[in-house]
Amino acid sequence: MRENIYLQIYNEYSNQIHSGQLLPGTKLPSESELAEAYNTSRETVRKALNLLFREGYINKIKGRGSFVLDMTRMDFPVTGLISFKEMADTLGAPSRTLVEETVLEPAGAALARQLQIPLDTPVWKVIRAREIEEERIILDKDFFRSDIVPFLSAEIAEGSIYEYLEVKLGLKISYAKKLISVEPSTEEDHRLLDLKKYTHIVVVRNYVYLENTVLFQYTESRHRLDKFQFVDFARRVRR
Amino acid sequence: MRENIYLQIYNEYSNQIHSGQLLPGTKLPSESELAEAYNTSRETVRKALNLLFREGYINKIKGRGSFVLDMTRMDFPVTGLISFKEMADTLGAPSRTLVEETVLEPAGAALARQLQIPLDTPVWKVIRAREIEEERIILDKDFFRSDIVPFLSAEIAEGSIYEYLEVKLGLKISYAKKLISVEPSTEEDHRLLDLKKYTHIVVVRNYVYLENTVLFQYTESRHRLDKFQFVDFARRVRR
DNA sequence: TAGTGGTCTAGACCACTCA
DNA sequence: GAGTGGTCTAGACCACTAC
Repeated sequence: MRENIYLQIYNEYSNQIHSGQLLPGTKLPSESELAEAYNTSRETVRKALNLLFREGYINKIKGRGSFVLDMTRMDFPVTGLISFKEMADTLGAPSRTLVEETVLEPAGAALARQLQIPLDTPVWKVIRAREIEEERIILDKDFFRSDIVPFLSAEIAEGSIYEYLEVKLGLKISYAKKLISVEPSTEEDHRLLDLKKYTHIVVVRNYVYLENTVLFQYTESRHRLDKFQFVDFARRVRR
Repeated sequence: MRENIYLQIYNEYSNQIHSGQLLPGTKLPSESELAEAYNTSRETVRKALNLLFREGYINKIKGRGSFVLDMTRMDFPVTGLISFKEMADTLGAPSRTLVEETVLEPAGAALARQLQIPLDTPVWKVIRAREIEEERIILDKDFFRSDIVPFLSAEIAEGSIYEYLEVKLGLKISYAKKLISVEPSTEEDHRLLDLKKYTHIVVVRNYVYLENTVLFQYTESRHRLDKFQFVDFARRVRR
């Protein structure tokens, strides 16, 4: 059960940076020194450092060295949607997930198009409202192809669906595409959320693909305007 | 003036995929075959393929090979904000950039905090409204540290500021962080944009850092709700 | 000039997929 | 068992930074 060397180096440094043991501006040992210290080759060290670089932990400057970046200024997560759990944790506020619906039903026209499947193909539908501080502010509508996810339940939906898919079902998720826009709120939004006066809602459409490039999940995450936040971190790409 | 081998391979394949010469599902030659074809080593080929993989051009599956992904389903750009120019191009609609202001002025309290500089430090401010189909729908407010960007003008602001910074001034941009949220629209928004009835506006805050980790630019891009769109593409990370 | 990261090589062994 | 991508090695030369 030996871990890859480069992942080991990556994990050690990311943890140290994350925990504050390595302060921003600190210069890391040179690649040659690290190779010697970890008793490995320089290319393997570079693999680890490039991961740290891409994820925003360090900066690499030719001729100078690698330096720890200030991630506290970045307020985590470095990239992606502020998840429901993180938002609740940050606020230190009481939070709940309310499973409204978990049913297997034939896909309608709109959904069939989103999931790129024939009309009326059976699809698992999971609808959950997210509540923070007694207010329902996010509506998550998940749809799964039933030929790939044969079974779901309210119990699974209350926990982590992803752990179920990856660990229990062994599905290999390869990539996902998010599409963010703002749209007029629907009657359903008003029924299931505490929308207050807001006439519009932030819609995050998420398309999840397996390793074999099959689109198996479509998720619509609908956020009340005032509680929405998204963070994106990008390294400059040369070309 | 020899281009890196791995970038050459990357460019050839990304162009072929982009232009449709290589159809989705096509299997690329194996890494060993590519190494021989390009008269290089396998590790160099892998560098090119991993770039293609990270950018969503191909899928790599252990034991099977590398396959072209369907990027048309992703509607470009694969990631990031739909830029003003792309939006205009997609719509095939007439568009304009209206430079409202280009001045050097001392930073107020809010801006000094955003740029992490002392109060009243001189800062270049550029305000531009973006018009598509006769409607002003985006307000871009750019702020640059004047010790790093000593001069700006309305002429530069009308063209590409980034080309000016990178080519003319030789600034090395390292990374940027975006923060997206929705906020009540201000009096300035209403004055400079055609906001219609909308009471809220999508705010994209962009923090741009140089290679030496100095934050030198802060941009606020304010989008009318109904015209905003953001796309995010993410590979699944193992850990 | 010494030290750094960026590119590249020519091998090697492994884990996985598929016929 | 043949072929594939994933990891790793022990070198090499180069471009850039700093002193």
